[in-house]
Amino acid sequence: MTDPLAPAGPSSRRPVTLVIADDHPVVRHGLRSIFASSPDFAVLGEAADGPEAVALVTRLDPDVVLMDLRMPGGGGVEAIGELVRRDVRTRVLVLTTYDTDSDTVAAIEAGATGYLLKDTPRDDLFDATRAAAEGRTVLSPAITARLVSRMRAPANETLSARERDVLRLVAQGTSNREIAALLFISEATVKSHLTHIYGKLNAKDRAAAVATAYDRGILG
Amino acid sequence: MTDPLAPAGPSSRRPVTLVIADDHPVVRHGLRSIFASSPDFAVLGEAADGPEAVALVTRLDPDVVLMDLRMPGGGGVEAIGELVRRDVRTRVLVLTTYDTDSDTVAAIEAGATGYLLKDTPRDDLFDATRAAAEGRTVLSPAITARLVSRMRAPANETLSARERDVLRLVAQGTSNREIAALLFISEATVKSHLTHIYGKLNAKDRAAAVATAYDRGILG
DNA sequence: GACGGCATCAGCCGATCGGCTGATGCGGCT
DNA sequence: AGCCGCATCAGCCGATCGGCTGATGCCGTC
Repeated sequence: MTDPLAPAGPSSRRPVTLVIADDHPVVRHGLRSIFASSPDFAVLGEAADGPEAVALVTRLDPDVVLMDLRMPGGGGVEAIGELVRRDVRTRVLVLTTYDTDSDTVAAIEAGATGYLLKDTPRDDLFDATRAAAEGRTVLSPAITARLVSRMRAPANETLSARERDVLRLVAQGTSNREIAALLFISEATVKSHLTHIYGKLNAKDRAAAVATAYDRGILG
Repeated sequence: MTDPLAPAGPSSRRPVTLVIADDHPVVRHGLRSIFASSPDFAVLGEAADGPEAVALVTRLDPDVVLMDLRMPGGGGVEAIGELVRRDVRTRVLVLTTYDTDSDTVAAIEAGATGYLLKDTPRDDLFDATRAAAEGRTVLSPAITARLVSRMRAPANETLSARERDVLRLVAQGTSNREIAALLFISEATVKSHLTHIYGKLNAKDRAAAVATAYDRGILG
């Protein structure tokens, strides 16, 4: 994993330019000071939310933007999508505390080049950032493991929008009949959706479905 | 508790000494560099988990330990309890990303002097740390608001250990009869526990109970 | 144009749930 | 001694759920 003899040309190449996007001042300071300790990187700027990050990246044109996923006022996923839409050359490296399935999948699908957890050690962070700058995909070991196990277990299907609607109401204690009324469909349809949800989430009943939905980040 | 030799005052000349306990290297760096920017503070050391934090605090005797709650290998709450048991004079200032009810309450009950979220701005962090060093309780505005609203709403009762046992099984899709068998009690007792759970969590059925339990940090 | 996923609906039936009205024993607090 | 929370148990009953089988229309893909 950590190769001290890795051919990392410190002064040979131009430093990797960065923008940091995180709503936590503590984390921004931490990342800045970590990258300041190496001549291979140059932090061009910091943003505290999604829109700010998009504006900054567009203006500064960094090699990589380190982006937190959960930020107030337009989350990270929307920002990633916007950057992709603008077709910037900057690579997005998601760096977050959370590792729920929905976050991970959403970020990768939106176009992130990598996904790291904040407990990543300094050197691994350097490696990953360099890799991201070159367009290589990097994932935290924990994330990789879960995605792989996810692929292996077909129990990992995605809920449709309608199924999520139903599940959200179920989590509020709404009965099938009430759900039917609220969604303007018949009770039979609600039951049908629920049967599909149980199958997809591998849950035995509505309580278990709600629980695994929370575990996977679908709810809450 | 009090150092007889310290000319303690609201703005004493001696810097406030700190130990940082967080499993995220990024956060440790961030806090260190933030506090390094002010002459009012001196960071004595860093720990990456609970036991390490306890050892370091015992050895270095800082004024304040900034502690993350969720750490591998012995979480922050246990560490706080251990520090209190050892009767150290060091104040514990919890600094975490999460603000679930159970975390907050557990930390305060364990003996934390303050509870801040990591999105706290630099200056507020300084103020809070100084306050904690003097033994004053400090809470993030968001935390305070929730605790207050919690007090006002009597809907905030605590589940008993047995009730949590039942609820945990319910979240796994276990039927009442199965729960009874697993816990060596009768089905009637399970139903009784559930009725109490519904009342305490203000939930209509088991699905809603599981959902609010997740929301309040009782599960997951 | 066939295929598959999604959303919609129907009826039947046994299993399960949740509400109701109780009761007992234990332990802690006042 | 009295009160209260907790855990334990009982029976009854209507409401709800979940499984099963099967059907239709829409839409996007191959």
